[in-house]
Amino acid sequence: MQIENRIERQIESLLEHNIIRDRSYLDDEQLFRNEQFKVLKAIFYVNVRQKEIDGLSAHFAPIFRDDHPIHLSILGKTGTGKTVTILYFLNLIRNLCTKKNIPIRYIYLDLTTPKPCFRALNDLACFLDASKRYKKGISLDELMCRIESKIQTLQGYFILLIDEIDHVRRDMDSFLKFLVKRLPQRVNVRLVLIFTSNKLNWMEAIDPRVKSFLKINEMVFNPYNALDLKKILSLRIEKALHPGGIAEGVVEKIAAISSRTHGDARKAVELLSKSAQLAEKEGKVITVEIVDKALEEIEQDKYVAMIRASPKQLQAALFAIITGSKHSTKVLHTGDAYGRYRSFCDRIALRALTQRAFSDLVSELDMCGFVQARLRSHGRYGRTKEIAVHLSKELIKKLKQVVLMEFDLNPRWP
DNA sequence: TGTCCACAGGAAATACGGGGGT
DNA sequence: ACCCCCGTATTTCCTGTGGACA
Repeated sequence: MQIENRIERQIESLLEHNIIRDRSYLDDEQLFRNEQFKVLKAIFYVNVRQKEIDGLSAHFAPIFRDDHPIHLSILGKTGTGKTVTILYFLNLIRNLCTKKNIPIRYIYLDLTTPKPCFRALNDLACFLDASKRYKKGISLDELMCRIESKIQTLQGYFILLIDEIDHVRRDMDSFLKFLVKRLPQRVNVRLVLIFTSNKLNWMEAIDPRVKSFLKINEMVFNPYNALDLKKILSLRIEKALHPGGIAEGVVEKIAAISSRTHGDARKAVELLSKSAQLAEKEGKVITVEIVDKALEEIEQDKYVAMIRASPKQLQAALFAIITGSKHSTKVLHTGDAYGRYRSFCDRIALRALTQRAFSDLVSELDMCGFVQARLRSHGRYGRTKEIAVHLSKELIKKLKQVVLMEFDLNPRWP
């Protein structure tokens, strides 16, 4: 009875302090492309990315003069809106062309997750309706021929947007060779390739013979500044939150933090989202203090996510180190750490690696920022790494739980 | 000054596993 | 179905090293 009352009251208070109106506007993944375009339109309307849009217009203007634009390479860090801007723009162009009766078709080839040449071409073929999805059994050449003959049936302009081109593993050269050299020679459509990458120098790695063939225009998307981010965030807030759910100066703060550290719009929205969640849980409006807390929590989540995604061995190594350095409050030497690691491995029936391999694990943990390992000599008493953990108490606790869960253990171990 | 500790970390060998070719 | 090849993970082997101590 009491419990029921309490739950009821809690739900009421949550509803009363409801801050989020539509969560999907805080999470890009959940937004339909149509909605995304609407949001974007609003963003471009307030002159964010104006320069880039102008650049794109200039690049594609030849289409309307019955001319052939050269290829385009778009560079810029993650979260600078490369993909979304260009997609929006292509959509516009297509509508415009339809109005003017210019045949045009564009395809978005998403390589966000790395794949080999075969997969990438297979994806392309699928979009073109030229072939089924194969895992193997069909030669690259066959695949290329099918794509060619399909494209052969098209008229006018064919725009191929390849997102994150540098994610083509292994045989990027044959992939590019096909697109840049072979394809244009064998089809009638005017092919325009658009590459996206966050590596400024991705072109340096490609075969010079292909490269010399590749007439390309480069375009750089710079990270957003605080002003742009503020505009972007304001639009999201308008859609996603109830009015009055956010305190004075919070938008400015999020924009300032984000522009200073990365200029990534996605991360800025993420910070906003986390703040809103926290505020709702505490039944308050979003304040600058809550933003700070959200920032910290996002930071912690990164560590947790990273260790979750890591191999078991690394998890075990981390566990051995964080439990080891805790009660002695001091640094841990490699030998001791390795001993702890071994006994932990025994306990969880994991095959323990050699000390040599363990040492590499420690280096990896160091690089990821879980621990600090510095080489120190104790003279006669040997040379060893001193491993220290500089993570907050809560985070250590969280990480321990995560690792133990990964190993299916109950959270009790000395 | 030489010794020697307790490892670091490079190189090569080996094990493993999956995908492609036939 | 089978084999081969290649990339990656791990082991084995090895040489190198800063400085306290005698």
